Amino acid sequence: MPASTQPDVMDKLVSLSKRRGFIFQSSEIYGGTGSVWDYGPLGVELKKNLKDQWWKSMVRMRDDVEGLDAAILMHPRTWEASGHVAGFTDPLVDCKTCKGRFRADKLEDARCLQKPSKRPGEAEQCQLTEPRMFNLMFRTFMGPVEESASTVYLRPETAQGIFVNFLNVQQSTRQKIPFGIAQIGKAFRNEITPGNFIFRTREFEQMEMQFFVEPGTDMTWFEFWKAERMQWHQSLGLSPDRLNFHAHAGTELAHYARAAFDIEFDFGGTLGFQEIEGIHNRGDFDLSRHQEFSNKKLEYFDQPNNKRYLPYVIETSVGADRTTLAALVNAYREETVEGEDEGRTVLRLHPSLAPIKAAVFALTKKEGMPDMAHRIAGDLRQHFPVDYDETGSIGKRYRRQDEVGTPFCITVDTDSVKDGTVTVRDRDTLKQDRIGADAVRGYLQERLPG
RNA sequence: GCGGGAAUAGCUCAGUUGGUAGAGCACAACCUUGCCAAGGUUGGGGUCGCGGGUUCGAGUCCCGUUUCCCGCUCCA
Repeated sequence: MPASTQPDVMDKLVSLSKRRGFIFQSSEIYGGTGSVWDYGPLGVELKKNLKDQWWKSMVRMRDDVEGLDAAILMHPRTWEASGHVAGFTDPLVDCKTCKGRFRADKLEDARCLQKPSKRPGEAEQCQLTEPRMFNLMFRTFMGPVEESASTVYLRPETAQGIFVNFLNVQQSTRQKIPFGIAQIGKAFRNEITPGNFIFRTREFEQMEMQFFVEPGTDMTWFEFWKAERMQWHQSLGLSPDRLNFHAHAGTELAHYARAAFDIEFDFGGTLGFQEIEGIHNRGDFDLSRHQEFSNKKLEYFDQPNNKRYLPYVIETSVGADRTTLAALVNAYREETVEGEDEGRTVLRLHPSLAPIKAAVFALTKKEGMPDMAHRIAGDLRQHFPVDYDETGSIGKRYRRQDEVGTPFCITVDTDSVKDGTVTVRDRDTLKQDRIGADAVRGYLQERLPG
């Protein structure tokens, strides 16, 4: 998929994110920590809104999906069963001649030998370093003694917490197949090359749902979830022409996967289309491996038909950070307002994602306007995040809110104090409504989904 | 890890042959205005990424180091 021709807004988002408090570099005062980011006051609201929307549509609104919050630290055998201990460890060698890096176990077909020399005329010869092991899992020790017997890993994916709890959840909820288990949580990978702001980080958050089905019905469910997940992204305002399915061909398939599709989002600039969610048909790989490594039966008992089987799993796995970034990129606009000299920067975030739902302004600090505005803000704050501002010109305050994606601004003026009406201004249409102060809450609740 | 580039105010950046740090925007206070970034006055902010070295003197030159960006590699 070619990179899009849209201007790269990533740099502007990095700077806006810091200036307005969406995202900060981790441990910045110490020079920053590689590829780790902190969510500031507005960022934590945005990401939380995104996770809440996912949880609501995936767990609360479905009777066939149950929630779970498994621990980050798991029994080390988990990762032997999952294939991560073997598959996540690569012996790597570097070539001092061509500056390439290769997996030592695949040297026979190392592309290094086929590359033209950087200095024409010289004989091509690779000078390889000794192999070094590179494990993508973070390792630490359980308990005070740092010995290999106590090695544990920070989970490189959240899915295994669901698989090992499959029967616990099924039996405690009396769910019947097909049903799913969903969870949101942190995962950690020692990526060789992180980067692109919060797109690829070493600590990240996943929103995963594993759907357990009877073998033979798996491809039908696979198609169902593919469509469902694409629709979800669009329901949060991601533009359909920036979304795309990418099918994994045979050689691209992960060790566990029978079929795999990515949902990609067009981040623009040099990034272009990149994965924000994966939908995988994992078959019975995980459950059979855990059954083998744990010596515990993980079969599902189908009572009406009196048969036992290992279910197949359809996995949907969304990157919470990547999707937050997608929402920001998707929302970012620089616009010219009719009749104004200065343009505005506006985040056209879906109202359900906006960190601040409404801002309340006192037109001036005189004649009781701040008091009235404070009262309105105080009432609205009981229901959703609200900002109050009384400094600078009214236009400037609108711009401040536009920049962080606030859908509505409410202004109290001299007439408000007399007749109890206020102006409500819409971020997207710039349309203004004059309504009673008492009606503001209802007005906003009608227009703010979720 | 390798190669190349970069790091100065919250943001974007200037800073001459080495001579005690600047602009615009942003921010705070006040005046003025009063529904889309207006104007004025004043102010707060930087041990110039960090650590050494050369020098009478280093943002500037040298060495090391950290972080970021672009390639290579990897990306379950």
